Amino acid sequence: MAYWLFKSEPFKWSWEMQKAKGAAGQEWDGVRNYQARNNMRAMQVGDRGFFYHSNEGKEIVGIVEVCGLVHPDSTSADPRWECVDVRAVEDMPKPVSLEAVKANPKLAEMALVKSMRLSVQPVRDEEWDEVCRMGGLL
DNA sequence: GCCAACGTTGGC
DNA sequence: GCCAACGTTGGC
Repeated sequence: MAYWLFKSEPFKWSWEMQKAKGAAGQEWDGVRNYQARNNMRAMQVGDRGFFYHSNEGKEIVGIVEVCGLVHPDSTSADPRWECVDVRAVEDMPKPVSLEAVKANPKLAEMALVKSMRLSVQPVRDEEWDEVCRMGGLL
C-alpha cells in the first residue's frame, strides 16, 4: 500500500465536507497539473492519504482512503484530466501543522516542504509514520 | 494582498 | 525546441 497527501483549500473543499460524504466518498476533481494527475494514476484502491488544508489552517487534519481508481474528471471536458475517489477515514487527533513538519528534521525531504505547490503528492512510509506519531495516531 | 516559485502557453 | 510572457498556487 502506498501513501499520499491531498491538498485542498478549506473554502473550496474542506475536511468537514469530505467527512460529510461518508463511506461513499467523493471524486478528487479539479486537478489540472500533470504531476498531480500522474500521482493519482499510480494510486490503488486502499491506498491512504493525508488531507491537508492549504491557505487556511495549513495543517494535516485527517486521513483518507482511495476508494475508486482513476477515471475522467467529471468537472472537465478535457479527457487529459482524471482523478480518483477518496473517502474520509479518521481525524488527526492533533492536526499537524506545516510549521511542525518544517521543524522536524525527519520530514525535511517531504514533498510538502520540497515541492510546495504540488497538490497531490507521494508520502514515504517513514514520513507517514512520523506524521501519524506527531498527530497522535499510532 | 503581496509576491516568489513554478507550471503552461505560444511565438519564433 | 527554446524561452519569454503569463497565470496560478500558496505561504507569509
